[in-house]
Amino acid sequence: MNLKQLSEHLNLSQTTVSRALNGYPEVSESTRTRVLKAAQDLNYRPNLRAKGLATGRALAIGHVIPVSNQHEMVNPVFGDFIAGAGESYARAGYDMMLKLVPDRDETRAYEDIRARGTVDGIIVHGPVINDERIALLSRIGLPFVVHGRSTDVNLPYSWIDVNNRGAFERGTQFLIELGHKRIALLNGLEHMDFAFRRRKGYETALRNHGISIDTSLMRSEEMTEIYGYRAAKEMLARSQKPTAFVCSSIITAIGVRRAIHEAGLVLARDVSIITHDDALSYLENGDDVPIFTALRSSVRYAGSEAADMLLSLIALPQKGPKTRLLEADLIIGRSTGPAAT
Amino acid sequence: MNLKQLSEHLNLSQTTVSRALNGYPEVSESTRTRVLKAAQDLNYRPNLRAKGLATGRALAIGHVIPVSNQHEMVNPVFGDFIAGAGESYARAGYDMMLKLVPDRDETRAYEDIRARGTVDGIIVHGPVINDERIALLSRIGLPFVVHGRSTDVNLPYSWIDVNNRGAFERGTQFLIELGHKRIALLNGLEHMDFAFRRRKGYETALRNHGISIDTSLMRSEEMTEIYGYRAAKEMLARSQKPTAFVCSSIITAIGVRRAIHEAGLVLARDVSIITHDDALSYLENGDDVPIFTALRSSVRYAGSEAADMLLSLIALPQKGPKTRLLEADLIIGRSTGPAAT
DNA sequence: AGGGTTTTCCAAAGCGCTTTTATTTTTGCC
DNA sequence: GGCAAAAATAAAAGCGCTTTGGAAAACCCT
Repeated sequence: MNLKQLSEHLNLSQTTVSRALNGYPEVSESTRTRVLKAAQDLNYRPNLRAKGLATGRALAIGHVIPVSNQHEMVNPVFGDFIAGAGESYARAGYDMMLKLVPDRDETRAYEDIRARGTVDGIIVHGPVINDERIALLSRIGLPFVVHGRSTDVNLPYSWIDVNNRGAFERGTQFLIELGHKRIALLNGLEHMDFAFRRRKGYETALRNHGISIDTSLMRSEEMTEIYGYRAAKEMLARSQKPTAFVCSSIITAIGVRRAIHEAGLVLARDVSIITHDDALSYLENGDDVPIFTALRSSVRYAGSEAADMLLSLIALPQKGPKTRLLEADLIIGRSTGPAAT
Repeated sequence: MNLKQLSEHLNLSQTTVSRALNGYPEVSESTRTRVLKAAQDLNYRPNLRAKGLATGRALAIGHVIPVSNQHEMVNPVFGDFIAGAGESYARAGYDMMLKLVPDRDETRAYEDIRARGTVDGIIVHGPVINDERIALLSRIGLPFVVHGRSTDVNLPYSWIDVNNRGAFERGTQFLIELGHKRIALLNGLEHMDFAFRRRKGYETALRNHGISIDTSLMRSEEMTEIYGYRAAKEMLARSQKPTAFVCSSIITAIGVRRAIHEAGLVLARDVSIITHDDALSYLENGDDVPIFTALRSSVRYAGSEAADMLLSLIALPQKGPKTRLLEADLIIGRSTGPAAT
């Protein structure tokens, strides 16, 4: 069932039917209801490809996931972000396109996306420091919203981000106020902008309290469980072991917890953990009492907001760029306590 | 830069240029190279919408994720599956569309997808027992591959699945052979087909060894950490506590481990855990020595294979339906030991 | 050289929709 | 009742590509 058939069935022109369907005013109410009813009854749905070709809009948003060759990891945060964004798209009648792009031919990939015309805008994931994609996208004129920010990029662009620096400063300070002095940081990969900012926050808190920065207590890796485990195991074997860990992800924190147990130590009493918590649906941080003291910020919410932002940007480009800084909540759980003396 | 402009630039007709670009034989080698070179130089890329409209193919695959209203969870497995599939699509020049569909209006959604014409086929996620989507999709004639199977559906259809039943039978038997008798099952939601099959496998093993099935040791919930923790905590508080747990997910297993620690018990010595392991990139099950004894099956590989299967099905529909049963590997880790006497 | 093939290229139609422009019908007013 | 204006509908062009049905050019025989 296509427009032509529908219009023949109704004894109307395609024009009139199209207008009736799309809510244009130059069609009488009586025919409009008649058309709507027929469309409903005959189960008519416009072909989006044709519609897109005619209107120049694709009614789809692209999500570009950089896939680095060294790090095959799929960011676990991704599923929840997409879920949030998906809700927004569904409401707006937009489709979501996913594109995994090996980071070596990113430039090509974005130009490709632009030329293929399958999306009206894109969400940029995983920005790094001085991310060149931002300049590229501005240049080729494809609307976009960055999930995160990019330090050292001075162009104006739209983004939504958590206050990573503030959160980690606050979390570290929380530990310091509990009397901790040797505080380890198990960060994500620090060429990633979020991780870079988290380190800055951590360092700021230490500096503010006159604690010297000890690089032997700092790690930067992909945020897996095994990473947390190994790093903590190694650090806890030292004579001058850290009394607290700041983790970039609950998954890493779980690894740290494993190492703590294995070393015969007790969480919160002997060693504290504070972690960032993306509020992932399958990794709920406890129930009433959180397992981990955490800096919580729902990545699902961020996804939904990012999508809404992009959609409004596409509708009214002149209103951009837009930015939005979300604050993480510090929630006290059972993984922190006063520093062991 | 579109076809028309390119052809004018080359002083050729659109026909010839199109044919040269798409590898049709009725064009001389010399003009072909000339066209290819110009396309390259001028950075020409065909508009996919137009191409799709003309050919009737969308060059895109849809992934439909059912979003139940009660369970807001995003399956953590999803990211890795998508990553695997994405690789296959990238190779074939296909795009990937994601669609989150609330399960109440699924029928509508699939018809919609069909009519909108934005995809050439779909991957069905999260099949339940007697999944009605299979009949629906067969009826509307949209090529599809199910990730998993659906018990009680008798139509022929294409699927790729892990031998869940076999895996859980084997895992349970492994525990029995270690002397365990009170073996708990922390399963996923059992209206989901995979979970149903896992229970069958578990029950078969018990039955084969004359162990009676104790429903008080069986749970069926969404596979979160907190679920594993709560269930294990409750069961370990009994006088007749289980000596081993069979878990449907590493995440749940982590929750069980937490409960074991908290109860002052020692993993593998006092209580054993065996778990299914989807080989998620961010939840690696240890390194040389696996943390958990597990039934491992890479969901990423499944994603890639599912995508390839669907693509070949689209190319040659008469070759279908295809099916593929993957076997899970039993890997021995540090979470199992002989039953405490 | 001339007729038949084969090769190479092209004009035009068509994919299903929107939108511009044109035409017909209805309405409002004196 | 008649005319202009407004409302309703229609015809046709266009979005960027593929593909059908020819036509022109090149090639191959005898």
